[in-house]
Amino acid sequence: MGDKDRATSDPAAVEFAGDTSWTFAADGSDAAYFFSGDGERSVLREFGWNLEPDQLNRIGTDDGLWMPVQSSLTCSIEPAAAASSRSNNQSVSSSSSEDQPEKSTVSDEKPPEIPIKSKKKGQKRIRQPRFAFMTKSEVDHLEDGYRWRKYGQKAVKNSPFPRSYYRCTNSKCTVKKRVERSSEDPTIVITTYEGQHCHHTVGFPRGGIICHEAAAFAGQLAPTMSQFYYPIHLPRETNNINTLSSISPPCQAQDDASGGSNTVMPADASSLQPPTDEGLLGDIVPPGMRIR
DNA sequence: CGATTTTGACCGGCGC
DNA sequence: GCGCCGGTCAAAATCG
Repeated sequence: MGDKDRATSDPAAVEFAGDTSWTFAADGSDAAYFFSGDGERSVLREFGWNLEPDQLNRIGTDDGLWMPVQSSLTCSIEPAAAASSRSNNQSVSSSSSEDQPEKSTVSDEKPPEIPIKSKKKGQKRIRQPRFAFMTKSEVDHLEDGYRWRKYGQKAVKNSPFPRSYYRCTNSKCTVKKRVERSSEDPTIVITTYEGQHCHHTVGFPRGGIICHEAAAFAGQLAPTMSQFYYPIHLPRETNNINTLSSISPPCQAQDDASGGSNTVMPADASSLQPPTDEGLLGDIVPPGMRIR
């Protein structure tokens, strides 16, 4: 029952360990970023994420305190086009069936404004851009300012830890996220966001700053990513962490060797445009999000 | 009592 | 074509 998740809601102490290295990996393994040390900030700035070193190493807690952490956080991003063009590679998230058919006839009363939802037979669904963060944390669920409802949990192959599926409780919002623990390093929580929120965060006063940073990140990183991210290819069974640890240094727009062209984001490019209004912000939350 | 979680079943994509 | 696996649904259970 809710006990398990509720347990994670405790404002438990958030412990981060490790260095300050950051990893950007395309969710799905088509591309990834990997940077650390001095370079990280410049790269982050490149993505419109102007965090000072101080900020990079802080994380909020429920008690309202900002506690310094030795963060070892990883972000992954998968532009929509890349996501939709990928067929069988995976990293942070997996699956060949990332296509979430969200059966057209069911539950979500959302009109098919969004291509994803209106997938029809024989029509390849275009997936929303996804952003994945690896966070070294003891708790699974990271508070990001939005309310989420769990709609599924699955055992992950080759991993003792299950993967949980959440969707935003806002009926008009189609954003989903997956939360799982790394099988190799149980202290690492992998959170993958998919889609963009179409509403404000719900009560998250103290996290405002971080939220906006996240917003900037969400809005600007994605499109920028198209020019920078580089692909890595992994066997289907490849473990997420392996994926992230095996990525190479950043390079300029490189096409997906599997035939896709990650750098081109046709139909979905629009969805990656930076929000023009704060209300649309907060697509994702950067590493620094609060632990619920 | 409404909201949320749990959990088994189902569906669809992909590899063999 | 078949089996595997990820993702989602939906009824039941649980919580506040």
